[in-house]
Amino acid sequence: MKHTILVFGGLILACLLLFRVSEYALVSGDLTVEIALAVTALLFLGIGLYLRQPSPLKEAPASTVLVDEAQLKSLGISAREHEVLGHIAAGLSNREIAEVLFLSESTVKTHVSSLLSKLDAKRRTQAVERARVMGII
Amino acid sequence: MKHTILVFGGLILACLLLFRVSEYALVSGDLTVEIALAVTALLFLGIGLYLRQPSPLKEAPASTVLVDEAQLKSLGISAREHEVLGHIAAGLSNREIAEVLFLSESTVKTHVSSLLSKLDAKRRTQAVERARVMGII
DNA sequence: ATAGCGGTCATACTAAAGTACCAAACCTAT
DNA sequence: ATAGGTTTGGTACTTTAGTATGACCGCTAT
Repeated sequence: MKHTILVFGGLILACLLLFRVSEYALVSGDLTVEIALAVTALLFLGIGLYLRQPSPLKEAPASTVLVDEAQLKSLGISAREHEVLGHIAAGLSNREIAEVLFLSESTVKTHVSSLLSKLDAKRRTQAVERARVMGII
Repeated sequence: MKHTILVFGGLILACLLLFRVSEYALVSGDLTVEIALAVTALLFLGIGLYLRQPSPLKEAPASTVLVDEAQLKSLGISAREHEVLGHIAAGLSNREIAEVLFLSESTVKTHVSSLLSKLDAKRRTQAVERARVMGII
């Protein structure tokens, strides 16, 4: 949010400056059009570069959260299963997950098996990879 | 590589076009300096935006590769082990890794065991998580 | 209220992963 | 050429993961 405001504020300022300078250049006549164009080109090239920079930091998390909910529903993954999936990705064993979630290892195995079939994976490592690709981690 | 060439080629072309147009505009006199400046601004703004777009695809791997090498050496992880690590992260079983790399399952197990101790992990899932945090994937 | 779903747990089994220990072939640098 | 690390492979074993099946409880929508 703050970044967007900064960027557009900067753009507006840059435009104003640009036309002021061009006016001055024409009146005084000590600046050729080529130089003005070159400066403009460099200026806006820099602005474009700066604009792009943080955009991945903004789009990535947003898309992740969105894909999260949508994908989970479309795959029929329950909240509990998603919780287990997170612990699998963290590298915990079934027994450790059971201890963390106050469950029996049997229950964890049930959830894991269910997850594997829903994610169309044969191993927990594959499930983690698929989930990561889908953005549900 | 190809992308870099395209980008710089495009930049050079844009510069040439820019000066040609400015020449023509001055000679014919039917274009105001402001319009030329505006066009230039837009053009290079677009170029800047385009330039930045694939840069995360180029910088991110670059930084990853840097951390890669450093971390791998400090942990004593060999090239072959790193290769196996990648396949583990992709969700392959030991047997599948063996088939892909034309090895016996025994050898893969040896590499995996070595990886686990070097990454201070108890399970392959944990090894993947640690490797991911360290940026060696 | 009853059928269905999510969550829990158990048993019994097979498959995969991981450990320990050993050993040979191959580079590479001294 | 010889020491050391890497890569490869084996056997034998324990542990963990995963499957299959059945069962019970609680909630909820029809």
